Amino acid sequence: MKKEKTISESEWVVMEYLWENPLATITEIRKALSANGWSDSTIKTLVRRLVSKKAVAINDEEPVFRYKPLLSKNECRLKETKNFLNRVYNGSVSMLVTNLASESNLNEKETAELLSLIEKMGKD
Amino acid sequence: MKKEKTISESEWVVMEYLWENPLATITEIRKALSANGWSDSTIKTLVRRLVSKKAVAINDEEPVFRYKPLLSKNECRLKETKNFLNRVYNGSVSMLVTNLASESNLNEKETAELLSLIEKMGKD
DNA sequence: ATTTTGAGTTTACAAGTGTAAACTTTGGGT
DNA sequence: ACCCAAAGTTTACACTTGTAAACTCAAAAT
Repeated sequence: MKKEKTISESEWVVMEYLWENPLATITEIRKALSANGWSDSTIKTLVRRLVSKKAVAINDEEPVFRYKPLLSKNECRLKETKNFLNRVYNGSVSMLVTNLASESNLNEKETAELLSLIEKMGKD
Repeated sequence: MKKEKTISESEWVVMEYLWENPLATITEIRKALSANGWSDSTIKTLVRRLVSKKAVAINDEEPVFRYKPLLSKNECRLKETKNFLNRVYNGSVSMLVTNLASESNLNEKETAELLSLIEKMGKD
């Protein structure tokens, strides 16, 4: 029953930046993210919330604070992916991929190959 | 700039039921979903919200109301999938699948095949 | 020294969600 | 004809999210 704080959509954008630039200062974060149309305050709030969610740590080795992700992009992606798969595809990778494939233009043979590979993944 | 109401996680569970049982009555919905530990009221609220989001329609051909999904499972899945892909994988199907593959036990050859297929999907 | 400025903190506020009680109406049972 | 349970409606309330202003300090600029 762990409460597992989740990273919201906007917060995710901040994380993306921090994954690319660990130990960034706020000024840096602000510069980079204000392009998203966010105000100064908004960015500060997002960072603060990430810190309180323990997704980001503060490195206060003077004189400026630097922010560092505590969760790797990969682990976050996997977690999101699992949630998503369970929620939308009943946990079934093959259903997901089938759906993606049908949206594109694979022919039957290719789709079949794809599915057989997916099956090998053993993840359903 | 359409507001595009989204279907929340709990609401999704109701939709799943309605996709399987279109034109269900509330009693039916209640019976089926109370297993999730939801109270009567909760289920009614979820259905009501889905109606106001125009995801579900009411069929009031007496004597009981029947609820019918207005959005297909497939279109909802695709929409969710797109959101998810953009949010977490920058819209890249191949990154998603690579990630899934690395979590399972495909060997290099298989992974390569998988990727070439994914590339053919051109959705990356 | 005095002012400006940016970093960090506190407070705000509406919309959406999870969860549900309370109230109202009405068809079916007795 | 009268009551009850279930359907439908209103109200509630805390938490999260998106978005941001306001306030406090200390450092930098003049």
